[in-house]
Order: sequence, then structure tokens, then C-alpha cells
Amino acid sequence: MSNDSSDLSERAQLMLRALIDRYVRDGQPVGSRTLAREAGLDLSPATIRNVMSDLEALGFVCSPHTSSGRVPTVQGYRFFVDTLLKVQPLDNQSIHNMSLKLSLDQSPKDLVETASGLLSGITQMTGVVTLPRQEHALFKRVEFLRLSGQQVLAILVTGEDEVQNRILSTEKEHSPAELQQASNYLNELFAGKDLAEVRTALLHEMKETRTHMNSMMVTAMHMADQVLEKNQDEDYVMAGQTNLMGFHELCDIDKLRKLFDAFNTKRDMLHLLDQCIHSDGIQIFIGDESGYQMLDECSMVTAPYSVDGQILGVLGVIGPTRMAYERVIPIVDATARLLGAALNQKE
Amino acid sequence: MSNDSSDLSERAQLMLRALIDRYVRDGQPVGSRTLAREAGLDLSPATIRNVMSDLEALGFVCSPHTSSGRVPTVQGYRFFVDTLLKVQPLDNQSIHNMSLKLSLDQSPKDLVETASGLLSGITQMTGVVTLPRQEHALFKRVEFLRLSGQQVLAILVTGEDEVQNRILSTEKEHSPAELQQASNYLNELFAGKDLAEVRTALLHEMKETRTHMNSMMVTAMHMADQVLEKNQDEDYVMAGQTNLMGFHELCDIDKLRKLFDAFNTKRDMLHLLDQCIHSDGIQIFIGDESGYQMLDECSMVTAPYSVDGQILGVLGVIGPTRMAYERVIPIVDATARLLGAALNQKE
DNA sequence: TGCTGGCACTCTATCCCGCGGAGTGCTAAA
DNA sequence: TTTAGCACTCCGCGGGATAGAGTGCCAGCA
Repeated sequence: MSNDSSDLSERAQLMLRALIDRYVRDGQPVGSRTLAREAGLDLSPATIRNVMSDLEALGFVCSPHTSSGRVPTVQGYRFFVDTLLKVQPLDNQSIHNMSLKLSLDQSPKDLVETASGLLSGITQMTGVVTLPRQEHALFKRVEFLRLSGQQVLAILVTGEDEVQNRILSTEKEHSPAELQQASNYLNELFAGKDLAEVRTALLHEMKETRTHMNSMMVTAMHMADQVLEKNQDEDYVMAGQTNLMGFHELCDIDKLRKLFDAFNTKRDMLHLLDQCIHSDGIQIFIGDESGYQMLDECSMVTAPYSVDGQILGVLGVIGPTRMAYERVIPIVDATARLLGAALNQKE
Repeated sequence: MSNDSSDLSERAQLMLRALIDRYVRDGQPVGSRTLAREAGLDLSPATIRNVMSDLEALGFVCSPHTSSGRVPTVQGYRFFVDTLLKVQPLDNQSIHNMSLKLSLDQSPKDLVETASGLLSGITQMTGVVTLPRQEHALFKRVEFLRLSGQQVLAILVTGEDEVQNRILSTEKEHSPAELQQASNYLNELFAGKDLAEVRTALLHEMKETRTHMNSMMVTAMHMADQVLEKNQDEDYVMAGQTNLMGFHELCDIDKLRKLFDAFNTKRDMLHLLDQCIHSDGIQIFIGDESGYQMLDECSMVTAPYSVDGQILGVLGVIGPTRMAYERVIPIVDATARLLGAALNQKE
């Protein structure tokens, strides 16, 4: 038996919808009588019960115990989200407010913080935003400063004046003049290219044309290589973690602790967010779909954000499985667009 | 009636001590019978009860309800900590282990993270460490790079190769040569001095000797001033927040939320930590002594850490009021010393 | 054939009751 | 001054009893 919508009468779909709607609102199992009032259809509770029986057989709802109302299952939510839900775009007023807030910030880091604050503030759940990937930022220039001994401080300026420091250890001591030469060389060669491009060019040069390079050039190349090397410090910013403490379904202190531990450890979260970066739109994990048990009673709605078609990161909202998806989805969607736009303006 | 120890017989003190000891261990109100067994004195429960009655009158213990054992009050803990407690220093093995962990790190930031991890790891509570104040770090050198337009990137190298970036907006565009001149000037003038010194010298120069300065020098001074201006970004690092979720007395999700919100907001915590930085040793806030209600059922044990007699910051442990103070205090103390030593080595 | 009202049944949540256990305070005796 | 004894208090727990919500099923009706 397949679970596609052809199995489900128009009426049953309407009911599932009404049930989820109601359940999301007040968190109680919903019974046939309530649903009869709510659904809009003019049907008796008895009829509703029959339909509910079907929905239960299909695995879309279940009852916590005999003689309690029904509760949507993960599959129920999934079906709802996939085929029942029509998201309407966010109203202009809200979008305007959000873009106002984002327009105040200067650095990407600030923007990311604000975006995550917006997500958590509006949804009253937890917002998460990954830091934008740097690999497609533009190489603007690099400078080298001699510190003590063989330590060299490399300063990489990218995009619109984003600055990164890195301390390199070189094989021998270089004079300030040598360092100046090296940076001049690199700046001429790479200015305006994007970092990924620079990196491949670098590797190519270092392998192929070793012959016609003088020692200064080799040094420069080596240092540039070190600078660009570990450029994938993936990280994210969260806001409103404590909002999750307000939900009854998460009152279990043990669950909560697992969740917060996961937020702090970052590893698992990063892995999860990584999966979302490649899906080209809204991605939703409902309950245990994520495969991580700390998110068992949670859902996550994510969207990648991008500048010039280049996906730079992911943002999303984490909340209880019982969340108002039709409200959260447009918010996540809008935030992703606005963050992309804001990053674009600064660049 | 004064609460000093003369009011309290040797025996009563011994009992308070035993009671706190026992209560800290298992969290249950302790009755006269238990105490009779535990206290070592060879007394009957009835005698114990009489003494307990005195202790209750003095406000050192109370019973949650008639006919339950006694529980220490905040004042009880306070008296215990102030006059009953003899802390013995941490054993060498533990100290050695801790200093090993701290010796692996390079940057002050890493050290602070490790220290806070140690505090939370060993005590199974929450560790907090403020970032070291920079004002007494040594000025090593400063460099200026022209970005676009009037934006100038200032790079300040302090102490042992700690690097700070700052983007300045200048009144007019400066050529690379001008910027070079400015940095040379400043480096010659200030190299090796500590930042506070530099700052006062700067202010002095800018006011007094305006006459004999050429425009380059004025520019240099102005930029240096901007660089040093907002150098007090106070912040702290915490670890093991989720450890607090394990304590029964904090199972109230609302209390927990207030606490975590305070941790994230940082403002109140910073204010509290600031009070500790000036006390010249271990500082202990028990229960509501802190004046912040989010810490009502918590205590905080702090110690300042310093290098060369200069206090650079504070570190501490936050846990339930019912904590093993005699265990926590030496740990906090040792960590402060070790962190100071570690910072000293890198500097 | 599909919808509906009725009915018996089930399960939860809540209150109340009674009881044992732990611990106290008081008193009188050693 | 300490102790034993005793009455009293309060918590925590298990056991009904009850009300309420909701289900499943069946028979009747359009």
C-alpha cells in the first residue's frame, strides 16, 4: 500500500490538516468532537472517528492511549508539510522590518548574529546561522609582518575589507624587504580573484612551473599556501536556545540537556547543517528524521543563503516537532533571502 | 545578639559542620539521629536536637517543615565558609595534571577556554573565566594598511605576538608612505611600553606639545588614539553550563531558564564578575548574596588571576548553593594561579 | 452505501483517605 | 547537663472512587 495522496480522500486530507492545526495550537490530543467543530465540514463526531481510524491505519496519526484524542505522527507532519501545506509569502511589513534590522550591520559576522537573532525572536524558537563560507570571497590583498624569530603575521584582506590574521612559521627568517616583495608579488598576481581560484592557481603554479621561479617567488607561494590552507573554520551562531525551555514537550530535563550539549559541541550540528547546504531550498527535518536522537522531539527548518548564486551558508530554526510550519517556513525563507541581499550590499 | 563564633560552642560548630557536610553529600534534610551517628560526638539524638534548636534560633539552619530534618541557610553556609572551613591545598597530582593541560595552549584565548573547561570538568559545575585585560599588555608595534577610501586597517601587536585588528576611518586619504611614516613614528616612541602607559602618554602629548608636532605626527597620534580607544571589550568564556541541569535543586525549568538567559546576556554576569576582580583573593557569593535573583539557588566561587602582580581577570565556578565548598575553593584558587603562570610564560 | 445517534467500554487525572516513617519538641528523670 | 520516653506533626505513598474525555462498534436511517 502506498501512502501517496491518492489513498487519501479530499475529506481526510482536510481533517488531517485541521487536526495538525489544532494540535499545533494547544498541544493536546484532539478528539473527534473537537475536530467536528473545528474542521468546517458539517459532520458528526462518529464520522470523524471513522476517518481518523483510516488516518491511523496509514500512520499519519496515533493516539497516546486508548480513548484519548489523536496526535499527528512524524509521517503525518511529513505528509502535511509536503503536500497539504501551501505557504504564503511573508507580508511586506515584516519583511521590511527585518531588512531594516539587517541594514544596520557592517560586518558579515554582525549580519549573521542579527539574522539568528531575528529567527529566534520572531519564531520564539532557536535560530541558527552558519558563518558564510569564505572560499568565494575575493582576494584583495595580503600583507606579511615579521614578528619574532621565524614567525610571520599574515594579513589577508578579502571582499569588502574583511580582514583575517594568521601567524605562519617559516623555515628561515625573512627580512621586512623580502616579505614586502613577497606580498607585492602575490597581490599583483591574485588581486581580484576569488579565493578558491587563487588556491587552485597556487597549487598549479607550485607544481608546474617550479623551474622559472626565483626563491622569493617560492617563498611567497609557500606563505600564501599556508594562509589559505585551513580556511574552512566552519562555525555557526545560535540565538534563543533558552526559548526551547518553554515547551512542554521538552520539559524533560534530560532531553534538554542532550540538546544543549549538542548545541555546544557543534560537531553534530555542523554535520546536520552541512546536509542542508546542498539542497537548493527549504529543507525540513521532522522529529527523528534528522537521525540525531538529541533532536528526537524537535524539528529543524533550514534554507541556504547565497550571494550571486553562490551558496555561502545555511540558516534555520530549531523548535519542537509541534511547530507552526506554515509560519516558520516563510520566515526562514525570507531571512535567507534578506541575509543574502545584505551580504551582497556590503560586498 | 551578634552572630560571631563566641555565641557558638565548640560543639555547636562541630555539628553545623557535620550537618553541612552531610547535607552537601546527599541533599536531604538531616535529622538528629543521622547527625548523632555522623558527628563523631557521642551524644544522643535528644541532645543534638537541643543544639539544633539553638542553631535554628541563630539562623544557621532551618527545617523545610515541622518534623523534617534541618537544612543549612545562606547564613549557615556563610558562617561555615568564613570561620569553620579550613581549605587544604590541592594535591600535587591534580595540580600537575591541570598545568599540563594549560601548557598545551598558545594564545591567551585558548588558555582561557582551557581554564574554564578545567573548572567545569573537575567540579562538574559551570566554569567561567573572563578574558585577560589588555591594558597592561606590552605595546610591541602597530602597522597601518590602507583599505578603500579613508578606511585604514590598524594592526596592533602586543605582548608575545597577540594581534588585534581595527578598522579606522580617517579624515583624509593617506598614502601608503604616510601610513608607513606614522607607524614608524609610533613604534619608535612606544615600543615596549604597556598599553595603559602608551595611552596616557598619548593623551599627554596630544594636549601639551601640539606646537612642535608636524602633521604626520598628529595623524599618527590620532590613529593610535583610535586604536587604543575601545580596548575594554570585556567578555568571558563559560564551560559546562549544562552541568547545572543535573542538580535537583535546579530542576525548576523556569529558574534554569533565567540562569541560562543571564549567561547569554552577559551584562549582569559581567557586572558581578567585575565586583570580584578587586577583592584580592577568593570571593564567594552564596545564594542570594549576589543580589541577582537568577543566582538565588546558586553560589559562585571566584578568584582573580594575575601576571606579575597585575590582575588581569577573574575566574570562577557557578553551582548550586549546596556545593562542596572545601573542594571547590582550592580548585578555583589553583586554577587562578596556574592560569596566571601560563599567561606569564607566553608573554 | 455512507452518515449518524446511541451505548458500552477504556483510560487518565484527580481527589481523598489512611497509614507508616521520620523527625521534632517537651517533660521528667538520672 | 544529658538522656529516655512520649505525643504530635507532617510528608510520601498506595489504594479506591469518581468524573471526564474519547473511542469502537452496532444498528438504524436516507
